[in-house]
Parts: sequence; structure tokens; C-alpha cells
Amino acid sequence: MSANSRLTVAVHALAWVGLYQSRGYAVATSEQIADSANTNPVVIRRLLGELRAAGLVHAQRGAGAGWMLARDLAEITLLDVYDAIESGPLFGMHRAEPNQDCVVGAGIQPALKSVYGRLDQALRAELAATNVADVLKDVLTTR
Amino acid sequence: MSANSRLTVAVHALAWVGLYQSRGYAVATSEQIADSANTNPVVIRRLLGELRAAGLVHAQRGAGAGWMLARDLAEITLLDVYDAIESGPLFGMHRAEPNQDCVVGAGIQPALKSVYGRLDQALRAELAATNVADVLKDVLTTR
DNA sequence: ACTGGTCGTAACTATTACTGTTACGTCAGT
DNA sequence: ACTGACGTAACAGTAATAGTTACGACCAGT
Repeated sequence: MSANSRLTVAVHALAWVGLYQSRGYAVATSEQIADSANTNPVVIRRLLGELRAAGLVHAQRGAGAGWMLARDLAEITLLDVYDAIESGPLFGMHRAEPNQDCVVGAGIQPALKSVYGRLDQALRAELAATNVADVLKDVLTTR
Repeated sequence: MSANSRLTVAVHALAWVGLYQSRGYAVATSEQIADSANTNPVVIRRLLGELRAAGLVHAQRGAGAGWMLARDLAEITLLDVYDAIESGPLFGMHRAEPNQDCVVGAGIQPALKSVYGRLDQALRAELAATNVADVLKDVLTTR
């Protein structure tokens, strides 16, 4: 698979903002988060922008602005994050439509669609079973 | 995600070979399979080559050669196919190591590794629950 | 032993997605 | 107004997938 780091960095950012806020700070900047995740602030702004569109965080503009959680980390599951940042299906179909004159070519996509639906459901169920507060708690105890 | 069609085409190829053999033919050529999947024979040879390395199919060379199943379709699960052709993890970690001077940066990867392990297990369990004979049966009844 | 058909594989191109980076407009608190 | 941060466009680099051409290796059948 073409494993990407989007879910990893998004969860990292949320956990960082949550921890920062629990220490009494109001907003976190993309630069602070990027420094922790060792990446570029624009990458963070792009990712958090998608989380904002999904209603997971708020962004404040102007001087002294930054990011804050829209709801408690315990109420943000990994499925919420996944849905906010991942678009396509786990497994793709053929690039070009298979040969419809062939029995297999004509029937394979409906058959696989059903299978892939079950795979997706299994993954989503497991994603929904963990929230970002769980991850942060694990981060803080593994020391 | 960067959904690719490798699992789809691999299952398509296996189902095609299985159906072809059930009709009394000994071997299937990459050209026949490519014609059904509407792709290039080299793509099929590359994919089946990986399935061969995993012991799922045999390839015969020389004139009148081609591919044959190494075992019955009912004994080839989607997990077997997945393991044969997909290498990396479902979700990747940060590209660059996160900031180890930050509490979150230092602890996020072990925490996520545990979560991602559960996700992987859930997916694998579901993949193992379906075999290619099931898929072929579904292909033949959906008509 | 020759021929023909098929696999095995290298090499190249095109497409796509992710990541990193620079740049600059927009906005709001001071 | 000034300042600091987001919002976003634009571009380059990297990597994986997919498609294609080409050709050597191999072997059944003649």
C-alpha cells in the first residue's frame, strides 16, 4: 500500500493541542505543532483545515491566533479523524472497466464491492473504538 | 488513501484461472486474463509472479504454457492474496522522526503503533473470512 | 534440432498522491 | 496602523501504480 502519514500527523496535532489546552493555553499555532511533529507549518494548516471542515477544531485568525479543539479529545474518535482526512476507498477497482463479454469481467466488481464493504466496516468499527484522549493517555504513560 | 487496484486484479486473475480450469482447460495465459481484466499481459504476469512466490499459483513455461492454481480457490483466502501482493503498513508513521524533546513527539509513535496493530488485525481477520471461491460464486450468481 | 508460443523481466513513460517549501493575501487583536 | 497567524496558491521532489515495448529464457511439438 501507499501508506501515508496523514492520520498519524492529524492525531499528533490533535493530541498536542489537547495537551497544550489542558495546561491552560488558549490556542496553539501551526508552527508549534509543526515543531513537535517535525514537519512544515503549512502541512499542519492543511491537515487541521480539513479537521476544521469536519467540525473537530476551530481556527482563530488575526494576531495571537491559532487552533483550539471544537470538542473534548475523548469525543473525537479515530474514525472522525479518518473520515475528515481520507477520501477514497481502501481498495480500488480496475482502472479500466473489465471486459463485460466475460463472465468474470462482468460480475467481479459487484462481488468485490460487497467484500470491500465488509472490509471497510471492520476497519471503521475498530477506528471508532479508539478516541484521541485514549491515544494521548497512552502517550503520557509510555514514558 | 491512494487506493490501488492490485488486490482487485489479483483476485480477478485467480477467479478467472479457477473458472477456466473448472471448464477443463489446463493452463491460462496472461493474455487471456489480461483480456478479461482489460489490462496489459505484463501487469498480469507481474501480479501472478508475486502470487507464485507466495505459493498460490504455478507457472509453466515453454510452448502452450501458462498459469494454473497451486491449490483450490476455496483454500485461497483474500488474506493470502493480500499478503502476497501488499507490502507496507496500512497507515504510515511520520516521515521524519518527531521532536523527541516534546512529550507528544516522544510518545506518539509507540502509542499509534499499538492502535495501528489493532486496525491491521481487524482488517486481516475480515480478509481471512473470505476466500476466492466465495468471490467466484458471487460472480457467477450475480447475473 | 528447429520452431513457435509463453513466461520472466528490464526499461521507460505517464499518472497520481503525498510531502515539503515559498510566497502572499486576509484577518483580527493590540 | 502594526503585527502575527491563518488560508491558500503554486511549485518541486519523491514514490507507487499502471501501461507499454522489447527481448531473452524456456520447452512442447514437430
